Amino acid sequence: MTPQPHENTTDKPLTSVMEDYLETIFDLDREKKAIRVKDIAKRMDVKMPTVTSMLKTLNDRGLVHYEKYEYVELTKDGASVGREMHRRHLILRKFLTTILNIDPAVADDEACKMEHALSEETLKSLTDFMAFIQSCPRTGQIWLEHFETYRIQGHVPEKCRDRADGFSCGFKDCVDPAQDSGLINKNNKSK
Amino acid sequence: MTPQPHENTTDKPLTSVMEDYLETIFDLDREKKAIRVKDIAKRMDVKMPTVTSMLKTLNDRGLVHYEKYEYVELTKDGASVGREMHRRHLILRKFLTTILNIDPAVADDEACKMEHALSEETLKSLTDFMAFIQSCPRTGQIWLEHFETYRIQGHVPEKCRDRADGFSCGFKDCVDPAQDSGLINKNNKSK
DNA sequence: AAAAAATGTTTTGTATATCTAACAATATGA
DNA sequence: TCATATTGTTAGATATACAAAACATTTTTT
Repeated sequence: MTPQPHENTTDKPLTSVMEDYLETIFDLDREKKAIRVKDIAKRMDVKMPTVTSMLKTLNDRGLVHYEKYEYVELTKDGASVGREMHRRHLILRKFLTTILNIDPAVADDEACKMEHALSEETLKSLTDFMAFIQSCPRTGQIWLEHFETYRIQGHVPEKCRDRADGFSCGFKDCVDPAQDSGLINKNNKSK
Repeated sequence: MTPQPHENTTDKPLTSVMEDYLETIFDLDREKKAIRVKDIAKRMDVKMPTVTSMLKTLNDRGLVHYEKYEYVELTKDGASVGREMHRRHLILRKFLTTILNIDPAVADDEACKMEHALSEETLKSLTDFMAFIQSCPRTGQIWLEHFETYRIQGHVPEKCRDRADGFSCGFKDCVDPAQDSGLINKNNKSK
């Protein structure tokens, strides 16, 4: 059978710009009843024609439902990409703000760029690391060995038990996209 | 006075692709007596015409000396950008491999993408963090407060003294571009 | 319901970064 | 040295992501 007119749920990988649009639309979806071209343009810091053009592309690739002059909706696939980018954003933002103590607006900006750069494995390792930090006392090499043990075995060594203290919430809870936690800089793009 | 024919040491910011080329040329410069278009193409995983074209751009922007069929040389400005990208690469690679225990080839790949995303401030915070890890015992919130103290005061709290152990070299030494430390994956680009 | 304002689209153009195919120069080696 | 192989360049094409200007639709206001 020959290709259908709009069967372009293309297998080509998404560009990082497309991922950014999907994340923005995903975020707007949770904030507004209807998503407008103007809102996307503002959040992404681009002009409206750029958005229109991208929406056509995303529509052709089966990531959004878009008909001209009508509101935008994510498809299942599009929402899944948007949610994943949102999740990555929260993890990286958490690391930057909580561990490195970076200003939240800067952290949002840099998280937004990094979220396309890291593999799922690295993200996993980073979240494990953040979780470990709150649950295990340590020093030098021995501590990194404990971190390794934790990652392999899924729990801290016996020595470390009953030592967690002083955190208002676990890192893993904080990066769960299910409960959103108000980003400061909503822009997906640096100036 | 009117603009000169080639005075394009443009003030526009460099693209991250340009930064990648400069880093690659900087690296090749330390490895080979002469830098060839073919070498750059191989390292960047692009075709030779792409390199030729980029070299023209970089030449016009005063970042390399390039005349057709002749060897490539970095200008002072170009070398300074290349060295900076190299430095960033080493810092990020160190974090990924030493702290997160990421496979070195993957770490090179991801460091290469991240090096364009982070501000100098964030990089500084990250290196401070790595240095702190080797020099201070800690647990939970108190430990992060110690990290903060360290960043502000430039040294660890008294309690932490005489506790550093088991590292073959300090992080700060390891990310000094002056002494290179053999990257595994020399490619500047992911496949 | 008109007029005015806001929003969205089309058209056309630009910049960047890449490629292939064809051609040109340089280097090698018989 | 000259034929061949290697390396490098030019020309022309493509894809992506953006913008400005002009035009179209929808919404709001009077």
